[in-house]
Amino acid sequence: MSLQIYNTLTRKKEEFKPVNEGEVGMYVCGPTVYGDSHIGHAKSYVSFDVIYRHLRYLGYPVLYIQNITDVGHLTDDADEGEDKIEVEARKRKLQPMAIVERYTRSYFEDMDRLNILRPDISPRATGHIIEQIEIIKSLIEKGYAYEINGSVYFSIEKFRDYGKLSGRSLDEMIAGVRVDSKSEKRHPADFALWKKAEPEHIMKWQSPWGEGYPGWHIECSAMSMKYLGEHFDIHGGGIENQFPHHECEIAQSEAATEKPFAKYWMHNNMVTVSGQKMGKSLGNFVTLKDAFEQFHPLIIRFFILQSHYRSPLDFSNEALAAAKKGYDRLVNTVLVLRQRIDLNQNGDAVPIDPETYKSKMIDAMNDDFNSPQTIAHLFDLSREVNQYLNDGKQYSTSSLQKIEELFLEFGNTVLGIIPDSIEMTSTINGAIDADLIQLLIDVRQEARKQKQFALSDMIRDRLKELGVLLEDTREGTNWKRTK
RNA sequence: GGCGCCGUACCCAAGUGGUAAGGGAGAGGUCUGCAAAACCUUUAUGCGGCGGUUCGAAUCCGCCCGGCGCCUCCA
Repeated sequence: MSLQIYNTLTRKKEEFKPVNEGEVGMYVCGPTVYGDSHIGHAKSYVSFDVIYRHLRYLGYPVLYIQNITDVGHLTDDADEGEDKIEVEARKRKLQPMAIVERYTRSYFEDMDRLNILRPDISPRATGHIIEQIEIIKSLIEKGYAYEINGSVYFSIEKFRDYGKLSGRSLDEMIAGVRVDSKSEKRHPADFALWKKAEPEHIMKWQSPWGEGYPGWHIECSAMSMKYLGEHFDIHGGGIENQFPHHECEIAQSEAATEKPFAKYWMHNNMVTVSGQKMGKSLGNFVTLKDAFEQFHPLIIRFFILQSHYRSPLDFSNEALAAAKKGYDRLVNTVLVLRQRIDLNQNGDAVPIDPETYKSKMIDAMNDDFNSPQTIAHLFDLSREVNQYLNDGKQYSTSSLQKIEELFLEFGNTVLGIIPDSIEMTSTINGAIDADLIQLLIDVRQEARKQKQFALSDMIRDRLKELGVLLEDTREGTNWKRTK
């Protein structure tokens, strides 16, 4: 089966056909860096990371752009609020760029721990003011935008297709928009491309309309088109940005270029916390740094990928604890497999056909990136492998290696959940540790031979307290880290 | 109020026309000095409810009930 992608624009799955043979362009709305990232960010960026990884796995050269919003995202989308970063800067008595720097670093830290591949380019909005101004100028020239008192607004009535992404009509928009008599907009649903800066405003730039700053939507049009061209493959983001953010992006981009903007629009669903939406005002935020205290980042990643990216995901400690057990089971199989490979035994090939699994997993991923289905196949594989590893027979090392490669191909390369090495899931490191543990295992083995079980159990118990779990098998004692 | 999504076992969660994946939890068993891990068996004649289309529906259509999202900041 060829790759099928659910396109929000058409509301159905479509076969993926790249705009250009040479390269796939993918743009995903990045974070506004005014606070620590939360589990909602994790779901979004893990989802698109897997999409990026799978496209690369299929052999597409992908150029992945994810912006950093460091200006223009207002606290109120009626274009009347303050800039989120300035608000935070004032609160902390820091310069806005210090806030931006701090939370950009924090963001990448968290994303790295989640084993998310860095985008190829992480452009900042403030670094692309000129590009944004150019688009706005062209929109004014073409009659799609108008200037009033140093601000520029996009006139949605001029753009016939406004509403095509979110399925809204202009009439609905008028009904839905907050009535504000003070507004200088011609139509209540018009949106700001450029805002005049008041004297006390810190982040501002010179423009043909005086000192000001860009609106939120325009940065994504400017940066996506700068790096990917006017018509490119995939534009992604959270479903809550479908309207108004992405709708506005389409309007301003297509009006400016007179070409279709992104070909496939992809939206990931939201995270709820114990059944409720996670929101600033609700105060039920779970930051990633907090979540990582309780659960290893890869478990959180696994938990996210156990549901589909377009499904909502409910975050709770119980659900995470259940995911951890399943995750451990999967990783345990790989650990045991590796330990068996290290023994370098001879024997028949393991009677598992990697190609059957491989094609099932590719099909699952090709079906709109169905990671839960792919994980289910990994569990099937895991159970079958465990059967053979437990049957007392010896199998050829090369056939075991083929199985390990299969685990890595999908568990690591595509899904990014299974680590390359044991150390990756551990907080303790170092070869000396491993050698010392092996020494204790050997001593304990000797004690067991002599039936000194009190001593052998003590070694096992004390090691467990230190975060090292021993498991006796026919082939000897295996160990793994639990902290 | 407008637009849209969802409702699958005790919990989480795939499946969108061909007779219900997977994980967790529970029960029984095998292995083991014990434990842990692993494996085996078992847990939905049924997919919110009621109608309809069809040889056939969890999947398509209609109505009803329940939950959620967007329309205000959000990934």
